Amino acid sequence: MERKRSDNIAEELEGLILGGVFTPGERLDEVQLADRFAVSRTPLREAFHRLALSGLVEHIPHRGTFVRQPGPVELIEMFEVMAELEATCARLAAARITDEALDDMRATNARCLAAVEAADHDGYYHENERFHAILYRQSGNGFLEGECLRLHKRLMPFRRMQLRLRGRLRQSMSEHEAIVEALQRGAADEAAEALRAHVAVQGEKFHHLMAGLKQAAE
Amino acid sequence: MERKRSDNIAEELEGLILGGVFTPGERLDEVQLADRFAVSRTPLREAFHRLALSGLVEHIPHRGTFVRQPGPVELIEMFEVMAELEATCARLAAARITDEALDDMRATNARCLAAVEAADHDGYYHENERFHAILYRQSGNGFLEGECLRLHKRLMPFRRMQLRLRGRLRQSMSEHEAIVEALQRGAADEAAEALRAHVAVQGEKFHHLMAGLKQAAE
DNA sequence: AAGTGGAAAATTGTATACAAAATAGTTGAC
DNA sequence: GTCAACTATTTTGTATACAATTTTCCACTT
Repeated sequence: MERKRSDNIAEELEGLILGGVFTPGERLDEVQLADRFAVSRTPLREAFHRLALSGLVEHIPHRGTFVRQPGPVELIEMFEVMAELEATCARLAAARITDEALDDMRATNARCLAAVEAADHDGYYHENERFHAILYRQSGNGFLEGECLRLHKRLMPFRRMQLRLRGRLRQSMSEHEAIVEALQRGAADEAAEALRAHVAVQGEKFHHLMAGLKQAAE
Repeated sequence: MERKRSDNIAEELEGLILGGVFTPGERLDEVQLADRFAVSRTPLREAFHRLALSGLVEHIPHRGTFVRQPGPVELIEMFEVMAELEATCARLAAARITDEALDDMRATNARCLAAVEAADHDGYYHENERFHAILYRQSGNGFLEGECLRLHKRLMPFRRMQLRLRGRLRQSMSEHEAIVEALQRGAADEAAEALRAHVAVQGEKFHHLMAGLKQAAE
């Protein structure tokens, strides 16, 4: 294993946690991981702090660093907040959005649709992310944009899970089109409501998915 | 100077930054501060990470850690987001709030008013914080509550500044009463709008305050 | 004279050694 | 036999030494 930097370590650890190698609540052993990555404990602690910033792990003084995979309840709550934040973006963007951005959203949407046709999940995911990123930017509120990106990233693995649900992709696409349409008309409340519903439904779908998995495990 | 722990160092640094000892954009010299606190660089770096978590400083790899006091524009943006988050709390709380919590809010409000009468700024500030904390809790969304507390804390010094504005305290009190009243009736949209306005006005007041200070400095 | 190259200084990142704290395990008393 | 206290072990927190990177400054070339 090649020599790592703390940046890479944080990234790799993120992958391991999201990949399910470390179970939620598990303590991340510093010496063990230091040995695994062939580095000392110091950069590992740095990496832990970075993961704590994105909320993936929790550090308790004199106790250790623990995997903080959110449970179903907290996840629903996070989707609820995400829905509100995106709705706010939409409300603000409806008044401020530029024609260029509207065109960009339409183009992104088109590429998104193409990805759906080609069953290209990664492509869909990428374009979908771009669609939302444009919306955040067009809110005109840089702080709001940052908070949205942060939460969006944190929900990333859970959004990804539900892409497998049949028919969800196409439904999501038509929702995107309705959003663009409302933004173009400058209908703030309508756009906000469309976004709220668009994100909220993801939380619900996820809930169903989780319930299904739980049932299957029993 | 006594021996410090990284927790205390983070706290003390926070005070120094908020107290204006370190100017925004300034680089925090590790060796210099390590010498000042009579500790090594290691716990200082830990403290930096903690401050980065609350957004007070920014760490740039191989460049250093910089004071990240937000400018007027970002501050307005933050108040805008805070207003939306609190409005969401209100909307959710309107349906879920318990009678005990309503009584608690009224009692807190009463103590708040007493503090105003006694010109007890610290007391007012404390009770006001409690008022909002109850609201966050009553949203029933633990994640939302956490995000609100985080942002509220970050805006703390700026809220505090505007308490000096004449008449603002009493106005704020009557807004609180209107909020409680709307919550009691279960009027979600009304409560949300009341909160949004209540917080947004703080952002505006702050804006005026900053403009005044800037003018006075010229 | 201005711009580029490189060497030296300053500063951040990492490794190792040591200290402090928490947990676990064991012995003793009741 | 159970609970409590003490010791031993494990684990986190800190100090110091060293490596790597960035920046600065000076010399040299065009």
